Amino acid sequence: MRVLVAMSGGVDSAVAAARAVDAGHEVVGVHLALSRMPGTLRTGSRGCCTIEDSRDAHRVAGMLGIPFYVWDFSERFKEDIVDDFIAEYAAGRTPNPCMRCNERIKFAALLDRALALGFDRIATGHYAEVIRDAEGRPELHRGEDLLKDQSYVLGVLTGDQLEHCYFPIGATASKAEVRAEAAERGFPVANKPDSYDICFIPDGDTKAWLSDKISMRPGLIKDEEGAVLGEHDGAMTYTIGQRKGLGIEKPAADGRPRFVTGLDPESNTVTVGSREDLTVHHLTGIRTSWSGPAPSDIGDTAETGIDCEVQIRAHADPVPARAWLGEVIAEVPAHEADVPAARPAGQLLHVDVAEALSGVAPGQTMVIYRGTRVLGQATIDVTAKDRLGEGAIATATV
RNA sequence: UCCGCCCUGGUGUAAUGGCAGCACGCCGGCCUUUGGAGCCGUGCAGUAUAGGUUCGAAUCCUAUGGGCGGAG
Repeated sequence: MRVLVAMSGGVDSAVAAARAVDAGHEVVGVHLALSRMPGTLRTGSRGCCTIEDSRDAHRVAGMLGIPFYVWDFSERFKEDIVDDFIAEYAAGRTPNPCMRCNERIKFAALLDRALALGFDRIATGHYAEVIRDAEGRPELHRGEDLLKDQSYVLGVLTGDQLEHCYFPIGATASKAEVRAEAAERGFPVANKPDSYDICFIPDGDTKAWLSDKISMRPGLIKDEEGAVLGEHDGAMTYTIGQRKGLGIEKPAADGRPRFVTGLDPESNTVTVGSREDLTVHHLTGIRTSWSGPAPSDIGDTAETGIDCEVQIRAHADPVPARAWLGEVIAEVPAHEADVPAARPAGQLLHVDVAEALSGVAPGQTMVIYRGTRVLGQATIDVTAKDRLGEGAIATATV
């Protein structure tokens, strides 16, 4: 097969490329330039898309003897990821730009160009597996190393996209093995640190980065009863579940930490409460997508939903859940028409969970699993304290 | 003006004559392809002020300043 390997400059995609070559494929390496001003990206191996990362990827491609290109996706990246990120925060939500990038850039813009150029697959260094079912259709499964499993961030991929995905290191037992293999192959990136934080925010200070891109107005911080506890300088930079940086003078009467439990862009109010005030048992998602065909047995009531597990962060424990379909939102509701990045169209996904979830922010992604398999995902839009369904949720996992 | 009670890190408190401790906060580290969370740290930071008693004072005494309540 003709394989285009997306080489971030890290150890994982380097080994992925090497394995694709070893497997006998015709391999071309490509590094994505995502910023028009690379100097503004973070350096020191913290991200996936700095100048150094590009050079590292180039060196590895050279060692493998494969063609290597740098493709400029900075325009798409700015429109689809950075601008969306800003608009989401301005609307009081908390976006996940890495998943957005997978959805719109790596497995969309990049994939489209690869297919147009005659490639059969794009390969990446993700820890996840594509397994074919009896009919030969692709299923997305967790990576073998559950500590490094990255199936969550690939939950946005549809069956059509998975059809062309190739994850050469997904079945590797541990990251240590990948690093050891990189060292054996003499790759200079063998000991490069894992990437973390948002790649387009140079110093990792999201609040400061946002502050000159969205209008910041001082407002009040209140407790669950409405008593004023302090002030903030812009509600939109906070997120549900946040504990640090609240700047409240007095500790709570019970001496326990306080967390952001709500933020309202209209009244510009941040609400704080206890850890218990953060717990939810129901999620409503929007922009639902399926990792392949939608489950045939999913209904539109809690009783006719499917038993599954839901995961609300990249490395959170999956929680037993019941998922069912809701209405289809065709257009932006009138009352939200003037809100930036108002709720997008799509089918609602309702999820009741067997165990309380904590710190769940609208805008984040819930990924639905059954065992190791990713079923689909939705963007969290609303959360609720109590379940909607009556019955117990099956807690046995596959 | 008089009487009584009170004053300990940024905040809330513990220690009633014997090593000023705890919590929240802040800072740093770990973890992490998102936000957060979580975990770790001999990390930061305090006895309102001035005297006195005592081997030793946050603690007892005196004065001053500040706060609260009551007679006015």
